[in-house]
Amino acid sequence: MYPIHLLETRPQTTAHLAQTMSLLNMTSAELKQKIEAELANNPALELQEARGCRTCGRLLVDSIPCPICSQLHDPKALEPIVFTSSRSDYYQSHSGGTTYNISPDELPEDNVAPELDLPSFVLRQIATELAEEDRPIAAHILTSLDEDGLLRISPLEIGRYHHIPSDRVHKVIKLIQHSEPFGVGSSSPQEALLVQLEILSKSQSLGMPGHIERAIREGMDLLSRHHYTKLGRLLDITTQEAEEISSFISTNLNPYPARSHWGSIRQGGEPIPHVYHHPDILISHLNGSSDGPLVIEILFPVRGSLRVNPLFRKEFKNAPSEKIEKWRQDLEKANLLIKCLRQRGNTMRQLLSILTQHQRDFILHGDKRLKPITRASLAQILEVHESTVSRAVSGKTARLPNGRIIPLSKFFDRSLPIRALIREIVDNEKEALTDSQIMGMLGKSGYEVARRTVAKYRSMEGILSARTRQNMARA
DNA sequence: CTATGGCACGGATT
DNA sequence: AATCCGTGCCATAG
Repeated sequence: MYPIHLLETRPQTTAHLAQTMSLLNMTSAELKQKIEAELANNPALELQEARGCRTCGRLLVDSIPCPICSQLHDPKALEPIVFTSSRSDYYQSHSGGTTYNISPDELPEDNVAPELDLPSFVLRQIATELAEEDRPIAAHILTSLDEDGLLRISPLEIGRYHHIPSDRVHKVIKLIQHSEPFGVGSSSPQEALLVQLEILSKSQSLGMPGHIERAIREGMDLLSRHHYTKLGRLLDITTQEAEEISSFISTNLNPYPARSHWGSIRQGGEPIPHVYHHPDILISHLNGSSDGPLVIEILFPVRGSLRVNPLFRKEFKNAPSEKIEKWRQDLEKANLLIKCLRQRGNTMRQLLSILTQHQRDFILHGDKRLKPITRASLAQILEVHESTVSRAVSGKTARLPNGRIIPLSKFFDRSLPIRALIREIVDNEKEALTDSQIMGMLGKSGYEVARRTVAKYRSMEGILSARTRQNMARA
């Protein structure tokens, strides 16, 4: 078990508290901005170089066994990675503080491993298939991805830079496109969709609307503008078929690979457009086995590990007297930030460790298996104030092993399993059931809820009333 | 007359 | 202190 509190026992200053709280509140995207800003105007802060593991592509600072690839990551054996853009790293070095004493054999049931970002996430997947000499190319491509996970520069350019033919670049791109998030590294949303479609058609024989590939190839602009009638005419299919294609795409594919989808949220039957964005936490299976331990990765938005610049510390000793006060402040601020960041990481780790153990069934088997829990009770288990849990949860999102991105607050939604059950009941009903009848069935499954509540959940799920369902069935 | 949705209240949760 | 959520009551659509 991780220690609940840091070794630190001396009283915390108010500044410390204030900063810890605000950092905890931030999503990794916000954190990224914050850190970059601090880095830019505080000379005492430094970003330590990150290195990558040959086997799994992870970027490491400390020499510890990697919970993902089970290799011992010896820094000397690692190659420096040539990333130029500042993204994130894996292991914050906890100099003098906590280290992770996990050997591969004794991984805890649900193990929390820290931070990773898109480039390293992809690199890790392709590492084994990637030829040694192609590594710089992959690194080049991955660091050139834009916010959406698309590659906006041409392969030719990359080829010219590395003095290699562009079809070798294409080979690497193809490899990247076929790793998760699928389609990453494509040159356009269109290409991304095509790649995903291809992957999907291989893995599932699930019913796909016809002409979908042609729709993407030929009618991309109509598709994105929702002109279904025109699209239908172009492809010589009915408007309804065109709409089916569109809905299939929005539920199963993602034109911007780096922003995975939340799934469509519906309220009162009104479909709200999809919201895409980056998750803050990744939950995945260890070695891909679906009943093994879960690995939780907390994204840290900056590559490398943050530390006080040793040179700055040295120079500080003979600082010119007019600068000394300023420098002292910088140094203090840097130390504070690092300490607070570490604490944020600790809190998140502890929280997620408990939370994922508790909600393991939900993570693996979906909404129906969610075990209701409140933030308050979690706070009690962790022995922290409830507002701490609140801050840690608010605004954050997690990517589940099945690829879905959900807000962390969903873990606390006590209505979720009931709603899932209602959906199931309605899906399997022979005749349209009224809310009261559904209420009765829920009661038999152990959920005592009022009739009015059933109505509310039903509309949250976007299910029409019994009457309307009946009429729909007739028509 | 029945099933459903709107509004609002009060207790729980954050 | 502010917000969320389940529920009861009542009007109304079917």
